[in-house]
Amino acid sequence: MRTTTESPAAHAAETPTQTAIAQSARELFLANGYAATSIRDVAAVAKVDPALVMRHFHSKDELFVRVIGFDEHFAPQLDDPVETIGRRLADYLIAPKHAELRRTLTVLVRATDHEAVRVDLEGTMRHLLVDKLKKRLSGPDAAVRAWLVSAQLLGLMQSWDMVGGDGASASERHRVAALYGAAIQSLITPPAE
Amino acid sequence: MRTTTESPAAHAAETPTQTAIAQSARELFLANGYAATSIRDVAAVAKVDPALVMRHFHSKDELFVRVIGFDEHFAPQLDDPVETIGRRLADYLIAPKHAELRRTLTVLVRATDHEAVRVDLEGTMRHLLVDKLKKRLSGPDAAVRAWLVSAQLLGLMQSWDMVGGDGASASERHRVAALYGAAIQSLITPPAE
DNA sequence: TATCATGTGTCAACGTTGTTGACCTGAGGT
DNA sequence: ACCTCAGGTCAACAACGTTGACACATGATA
Repeated sequence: MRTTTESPAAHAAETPTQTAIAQSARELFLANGYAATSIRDVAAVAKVDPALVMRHFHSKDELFVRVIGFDEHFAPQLDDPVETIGRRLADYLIAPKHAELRRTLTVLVRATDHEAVRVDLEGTMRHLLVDKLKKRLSGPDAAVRAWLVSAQLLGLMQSWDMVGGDGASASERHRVAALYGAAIQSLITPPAE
Repeated sequence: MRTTTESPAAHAAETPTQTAIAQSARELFLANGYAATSIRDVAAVAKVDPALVMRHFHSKDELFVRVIGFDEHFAPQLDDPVETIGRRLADYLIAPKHAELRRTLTVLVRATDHEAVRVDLEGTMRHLLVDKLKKRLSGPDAAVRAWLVSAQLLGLMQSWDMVGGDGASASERHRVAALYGAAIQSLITPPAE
């Protein structure tokens, strides 16, 4: 999973062909998910031979992981007022303008049946969220608490459609953000023990 | 997904053949996950023709959903002291003795790329957890809060291995249960607003 | 200039997958 | 005796991820 660029699609493919494949792949994976997207589909959209997809990216897993990435979205939410990190994370993830990040995470989470995807998601969550969050936590069990925050976020993405999802009204979003934000915050600044 | 019996495997197949298929399928799905289990594998373990698996269960999705079920595990944890439901849910899910439920939920969550599985998991969570929990909640947004609790639980299962997982020590388990239990509880009895 | 290596692209095929339809039973009902 | 029908078998289908052999161009090396 890539973490340096921020453009949603291009993603550091070098030749135009690689770029075309990567764009088509990301498009189809985001729209239809991992299982419902075949390499032949990707090749067709990119107007390229299926075998060429394999030559550039080495397997479907690898293509997926290279193309479905998310970047430094979490970092700003981990900034200074530690007391509001939970709320800010929830707000960010729930905001309508971040639908693509939400979709990316959803697609990623749903593809975790494949080990390469699982490993990648784990690594990305670690160095984009957990490691950074850990440093901001005081009190005992900082590492575990940071991991549990990431569990909460993945759970929210996993269940997003069940809760009302992208069709929810602004006030519903607001309440979800407030509630889930508080639940996250309870791991970040645990009430007196 | 079945919800009436509690034996881990047999699962209300009527003929011995159906039982054998169901048992083999559950065994393999739990061990290897959805994608890595083929119908031919299941048929081989059950010593049966692959086409027969299709005749009895109608597709791989349906077989999976019928065989990877979990039952009334949550109900007792939703009992009376509302103030401790969060902790009890976390304790229950984390307990070593409930490794099979944990594995079931993990496998299920990881297979949600397939719509039939997603729909089934959603339905099961609703009528095993969300609907029952909702009734015990006072205050506003009971429905949303109940869904968010289920999101937290699924998130925990999704991330279980990242947190340390089944290899964690008793004291680590205890701390995870206390921390995540409190986070859940903050949705069940939200602190003064 | 001739040669060789390398990266890009093509094509046909492999083995496996989920799924289907035609067929064959054997038991029960009329 | 006949029909029905569920249980079970077999061979095949189309689609999938993946591979290997081949063709072509470019640029470096000799």
